[in-house]
Amino acid sequence: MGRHKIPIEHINEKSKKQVTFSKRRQGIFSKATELSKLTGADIAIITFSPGGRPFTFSNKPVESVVHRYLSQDHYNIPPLVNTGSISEEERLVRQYMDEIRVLEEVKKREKEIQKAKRMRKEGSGFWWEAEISCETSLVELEKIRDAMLEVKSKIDKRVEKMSTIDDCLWDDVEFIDDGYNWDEHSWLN
Amino acid sequence: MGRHKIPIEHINEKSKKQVTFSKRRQGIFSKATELSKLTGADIAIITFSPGGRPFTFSNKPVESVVHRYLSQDHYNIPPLVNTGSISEEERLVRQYMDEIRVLEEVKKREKEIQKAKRMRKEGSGFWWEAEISCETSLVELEKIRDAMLEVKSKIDKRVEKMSTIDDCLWDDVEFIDDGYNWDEHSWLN
DNA sequence: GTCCCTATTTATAACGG
DNA sequence: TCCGTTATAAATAGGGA
Repeated sequence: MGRHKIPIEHINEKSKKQVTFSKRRQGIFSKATELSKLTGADIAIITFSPGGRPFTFSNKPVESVVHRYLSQDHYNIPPLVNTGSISEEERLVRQYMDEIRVLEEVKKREKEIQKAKRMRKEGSGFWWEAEISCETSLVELEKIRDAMLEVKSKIDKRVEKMSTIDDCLWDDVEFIDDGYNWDEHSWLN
Repeated sequence: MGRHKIPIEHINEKSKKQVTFSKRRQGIFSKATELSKLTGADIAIITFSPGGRPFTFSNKPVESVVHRYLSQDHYNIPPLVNTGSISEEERLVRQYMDEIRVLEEVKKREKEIQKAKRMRKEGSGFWWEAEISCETSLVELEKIRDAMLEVKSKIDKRVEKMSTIDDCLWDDVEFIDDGYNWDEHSWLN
């Protein structure tokens, strides 16, 4: 949409990429706003710019929407498109699981906060302050790299295997998702 | 954008609202896909339709992006001055931690898949769990595979870069005091 | 509820300051 | 780098099948 049509592929020019990210992020957030206002749907968007800066958008507190989702995701409930509406039974199961899940998330969060506080008190700093420009890091990185390759090959095998199974041949089934909320959060601006 | 302009306010007619949600959801997901491809940005969208059905979209496992966001919140990472940009070091640390999380997510996801499959085999799962586990697994695995390759190249680059740094010879500096113990980790198994 | 069509409205790529 | 402007590409509201 512009003076010229551009191919949807990675932009290499850094500044152009930055501009595109800004404009399109704004566009998506705007669309999310409209969706929420028009249909009353909840929507949360979390995105990280090419520079690693976080931006979020939600019509409710981001975490509330995220938790609602996390509680269900573990059960692999299908965000399927053409299924129509869910049964009352299914809805209740989801809701129940959601409540349990929220409690777990809260507990986990508390632990992490405690830990961060402890680390700070002991003068060990936050984890991200740890120096990584050292030989050890290099070694660790190589280990991770290797582990990752191993994982990759496993996944490759798995994907390959699954692709050959008849009742799993839905390669062209689109990854369906629905929903949006918004509320904007921008730490760095 | 249509035959007539419509005001951005709540639609009361149920079926019309449903149609609008569907169309616009698709539009936003499409935009998100483009954003990711064009700029390489990570983006996760979680939304709930007016009927309460969840739909998500992400260029990586949703949990991975969500976690990246939540983790920053947890650790109280300072909103980084108003310079508009974060230090290169910090950015790298964050990115690196994110990559680690992706691996964690992969493991978790793998377990879920295993579980779903087991349940299906035993016929003890709910129909939607069994049904989706097959389809979702393939799509998700492909996504993970792609994310993996991306992460690998990033780490490769970093390893390469670090190899050239002279002042990094602190063998026993612990990489990250975050409870991760690489030596004892067995990926995906 | 689902597609498809297309008149219109929006989003936005390339510029200019 | 950050705002406007403008020509064009895309998204989509209302309909029809």
